[in-house]
Amino acid sequence: MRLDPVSLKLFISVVEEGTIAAAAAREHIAAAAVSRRLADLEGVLRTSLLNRTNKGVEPTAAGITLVNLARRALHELDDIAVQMADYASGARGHVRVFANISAITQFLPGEIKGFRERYPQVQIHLEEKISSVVTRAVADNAADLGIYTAGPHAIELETFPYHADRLVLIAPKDHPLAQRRRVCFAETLDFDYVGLHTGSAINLQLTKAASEIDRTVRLAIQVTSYDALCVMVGAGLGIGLLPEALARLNARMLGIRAIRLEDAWAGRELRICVRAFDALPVAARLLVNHLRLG
Amino acid sequence: MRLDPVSLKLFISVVEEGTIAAAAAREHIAAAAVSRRLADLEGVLRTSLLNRTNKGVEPTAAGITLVNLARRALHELDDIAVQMADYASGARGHVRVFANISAITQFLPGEIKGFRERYPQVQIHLEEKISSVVTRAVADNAADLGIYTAGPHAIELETFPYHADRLVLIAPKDHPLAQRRRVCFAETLDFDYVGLHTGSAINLQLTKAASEIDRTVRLAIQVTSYDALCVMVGAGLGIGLLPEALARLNARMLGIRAIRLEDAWAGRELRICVRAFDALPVAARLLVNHLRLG
DNA sequence: AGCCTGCCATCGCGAATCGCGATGGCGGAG
DNA sequence: CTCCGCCATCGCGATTCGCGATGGCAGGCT
Repeated sequence: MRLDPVSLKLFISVVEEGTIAAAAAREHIAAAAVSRRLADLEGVLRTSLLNRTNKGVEPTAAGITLVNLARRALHELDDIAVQMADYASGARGHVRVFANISAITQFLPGEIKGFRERYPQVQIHLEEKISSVVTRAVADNAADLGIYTAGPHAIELETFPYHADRLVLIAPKDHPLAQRRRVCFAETLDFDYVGLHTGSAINLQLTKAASEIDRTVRLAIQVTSYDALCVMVGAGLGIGLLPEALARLNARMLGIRAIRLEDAWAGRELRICVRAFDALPVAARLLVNHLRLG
Repeated sequence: MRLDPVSLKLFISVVEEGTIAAAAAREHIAAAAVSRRLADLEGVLRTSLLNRTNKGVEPTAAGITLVNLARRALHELDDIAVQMADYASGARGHVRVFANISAITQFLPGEIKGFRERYPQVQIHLEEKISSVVTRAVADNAADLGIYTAGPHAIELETFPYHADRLVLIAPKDHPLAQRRRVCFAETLDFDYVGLHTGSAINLQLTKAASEIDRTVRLAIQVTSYDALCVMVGAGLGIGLLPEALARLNARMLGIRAIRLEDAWAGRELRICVRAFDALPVAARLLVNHLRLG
C-alpha cells in the first residue's frame, strides 16, 4: 500500500505546529480527522512517529526522519503539477532539425506533417544544410537531430537508417545523352558537367567516382542549390547528378531528361543522426522514432 | 489538490502495457476503474495524456513527460517505506561522541540518560579523549560531535556552549597548603606538582599560567588520567589541578583536600563542536540540541 | 454487407473511506 | 477542586471507489 500524500502533508504540519489542533486549524480539517490519519500512518509504517502529551506532540526520531523524506516526496509530486502546467497551457516541446536537401525535398515534408498531427504540442525548427554541416551541428549540439547522406564522416554519432534514394543523370532535352534510357558514369565524363558546391555529398560522390576510374570531371560551373542545378542544366550548360525524386519533379517544368545511372554507387542511403538517443528530450525522441517508422 | 499516487501508478502501467485492459489485468483492478482514474487525472492536470484508439492507447507528449515525472515521485514515496522500515524493525539512529574526561565525569551521564529515555531508538557511542583529540576527530569525521574544553584550537568547527566548570587545587591532607581555603596560583609554584600528560587541556593551562608570570612548574610526575592524578596526590607526590566536581568526588576517598584557586583562568568553559550542524544525521542533531538544553 | 472481436467510456450500485461533532480521559494551572 | 486545552475514540452521514453491465467504435474476417 502506497503512502498517502494527504496524510504526509498533515503529518508535516503537525510537526511544524507542535499540536494536532493547530495543524488541523491550518489545514482546515477537524482535529479528529488529523488524529485518525496520523494513527493510520503509524499503522502503515509500523512505528511510532509522535510522542503525544496534553501539551501537544513531539516527533520521535522516526518522525523526524519521515518529515524530511515526506518533504522530498511531496515536492516531487508538486513538481509534477508545475511541469505539467506547460502542457495544460499549450506550451510545446521543441526540436531542432538539420537536414540535407535530399531529405527535405523528398521525405521530410510528409513525415513531419504526420508527426505534427500526432503531436501538435511539439514544435520543429528545420534548417537545410549539406551533410557535413548537418553531422557537425549535431555533434556540436546546435541541432537535436540531423538527416544526412551516409558517407565517410569522422564524427562519432548515433545513427539510424532513414531512407534510400538514387542519383540519376540529368541532361538538357537536346543533349546527346538525353535519348538514352540508361548510361554508365564513365560515358558521361566526355561531356561538361554542372556541379554542386564543394562539400556537398553529390559533389564528393562525383569527384570520387571519377577518380576511381582515373578520369576527371569537366565542371562548366558550380552552383549551390538543386534548383540552380536544374535551371543550369535546362539552359544547356552541361549535365548533372540529382536525386531521382527531385529530377522527376523538375523534369517537365525545366525541360530536362532524367537518365538512369547504372553504377552501383548511384544508390545512396540517408541516415538520421543524434548525439545520444537516450539523452534527447522526449519530443526529439518521439520525432526520431516517427521518422524511423516513416 | 495533490496528485494521487495510485492513479499515477496505474497511468505508468497503462503506458507500459499499451492498453488499459492489460494494465488493469496487471494491477488486478477493473478496466472501468482505470479508465475513470485516467480521466480524472487528465482533468486535474488539464491536459490530454493518452490518445485512445480501438487498439489501445498511446501517450501524448504530455503523457510521456508525466510517466518520467511520476516514476521519480513514486520512487520517493517507495523510498519512504524502505527507509522507515528500519524504525519499524527497531533499528536505531547512531551517534558517535568524543568527549573529554571533564564532560564525561561531570555532566554527560545524566544528560545522556535523559536523552536515551526520550529517544530510545538512538544509539550513542561515547569515547573519552583529550580536548585536542576530540576536536581533531570531529574535523576528521571520526566523530559526529565532540565535547571539549574551550581553548585555542586551529580547527574550524561549529561550536555551541555546553557547561562551565572550575579548576581547583588538590593537595594531600598533610600538605602545607591543605589547610588553606583559597590560594593564588603563584604560591603553588613553590611546591612539586603532579601533572597530566602533554596535550591535555589542564596541562596546557598549567604551563601557560606559569609562563605568564615568568615561573616554571616543578613536575614531580606526569600521569594520563584524573584517577591516577588523584591517587598520586593522595600519596604525597605533589599537588595538582582538577575540575571541582571531580575533586569533591574523590576528596574523601583518597585523602586529599580541594582548595579554591583565586585566579580568573581557573574558570573554564566546555563546548560542543560539530563539523556542520545542518549536515548531521537527524539523531546527532537531536543529541546536540538535548545537550545544549541540559 | 454483416458479423465478430477487442478496445475504451459511461452508468448505477453497493462497499469502503473520510470528515465531522460529540464525548471522554488526562494533566497542568489557578 | 475546578477549569482549560490537548489528544483519542466513536457513530453518523457524505463522498469516493471498484465492480458488472452496457454501449459505441473500428478493424478483421467471412
